Amino acid sequence: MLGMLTDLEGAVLAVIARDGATTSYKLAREFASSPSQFWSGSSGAIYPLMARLRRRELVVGKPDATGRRKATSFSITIQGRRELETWLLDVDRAADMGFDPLRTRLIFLHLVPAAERAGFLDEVARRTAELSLRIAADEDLKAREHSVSWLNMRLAWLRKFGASAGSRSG
Amino acid sequence: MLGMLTDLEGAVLAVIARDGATTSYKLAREFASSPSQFWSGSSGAIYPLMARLRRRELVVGKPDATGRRKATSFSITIQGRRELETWLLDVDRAADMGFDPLRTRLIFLHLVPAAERAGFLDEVARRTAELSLRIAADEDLKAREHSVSWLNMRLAWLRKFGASAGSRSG
DNA sequence: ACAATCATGTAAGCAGTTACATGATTTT
DNA sequence: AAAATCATGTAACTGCTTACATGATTGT
Repeated sequence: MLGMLTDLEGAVLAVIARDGATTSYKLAREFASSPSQFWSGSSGAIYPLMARLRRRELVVGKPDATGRRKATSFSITIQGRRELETWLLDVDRAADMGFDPLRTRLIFLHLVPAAERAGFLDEVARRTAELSLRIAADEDLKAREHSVSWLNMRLAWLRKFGASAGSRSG
Repeated sequence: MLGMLTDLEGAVLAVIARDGATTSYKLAREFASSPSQFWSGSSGAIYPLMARLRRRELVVGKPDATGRRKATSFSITIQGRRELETWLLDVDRAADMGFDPLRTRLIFLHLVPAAERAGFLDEVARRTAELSLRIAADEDLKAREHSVSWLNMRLAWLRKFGASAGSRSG
């Protein structure tokens, strides 16, 4: 696959396709506000990325008219839509398990004493429930439903594999 | 956090802690055999990583006696166990949602025509079921239970959010 | 006036990637 | 004899990271 999009590139293109013309700054903010640390939305990631997409002619930039400040507004091109669709429908990557920091740790968690383990799982469960509430309350968050469902699955998982079960009742 | 372990470093240390002294080559093989593309297990990743862990004195290397071939066998040190425990019990990272290539795509999947969408979801569901069988059948895979449960959740997720439901019956 | 936010980038560094390279040993 | 596997690395590259830097505009 030549010039296959990274996941960040794909996600950025998808946001532009969904919301229309956007500035790099707004994109950075949107990704930074994501509940996942995976999407840092740092300028050091976004600005070079937009320059890349522009060079590959997957987006076009023009001076922003709506905002008072000078800014470059990017829109997706036809080539961009094509590349986006290829990325979205990439079964090889979509079917992959990806990376789940909790899943990875659960595999090896028996290596730490039971007391620490229980406290750890309780705290993770607490934070997950908290995150679930935060996401459910946030009207702006587009991916609300999916995120909530994912978090509910993690909670079910924690219930099944330990958390309070492993720490107190056995 | 100074010198905080990366997830690959943590996972490598955990494998050594769990299985005892191992060579870089064996580690690379173990990670390469993982069902997730995230763990490539490429030598370009493992060998420099082991050199790093050795420099930081989290592992010690000695010539392998058991194997016929000359090889360096690495064991975890006391400092290594301490760092491993810190990594394992890192709630900030464990509570993060991480990266799920399917979740990311589902958020934007409405951007592609319904026909492609349905085919895509069916294929992902098929591969997930396949992967589930493969993992369940593999006696050697240590993380079998966790992986299977995770995959079952993904399947439930796919049932809920489309797959066959969205493609045929509506 | 001062702080916050908008907006755009650069610089150095790091942990990965793919591809290449070498040579010994074991299996067929 | 040839192929596969064991075993260890290096080289070039890429996409991110953190930190820094600049300046305009807006809100208090």
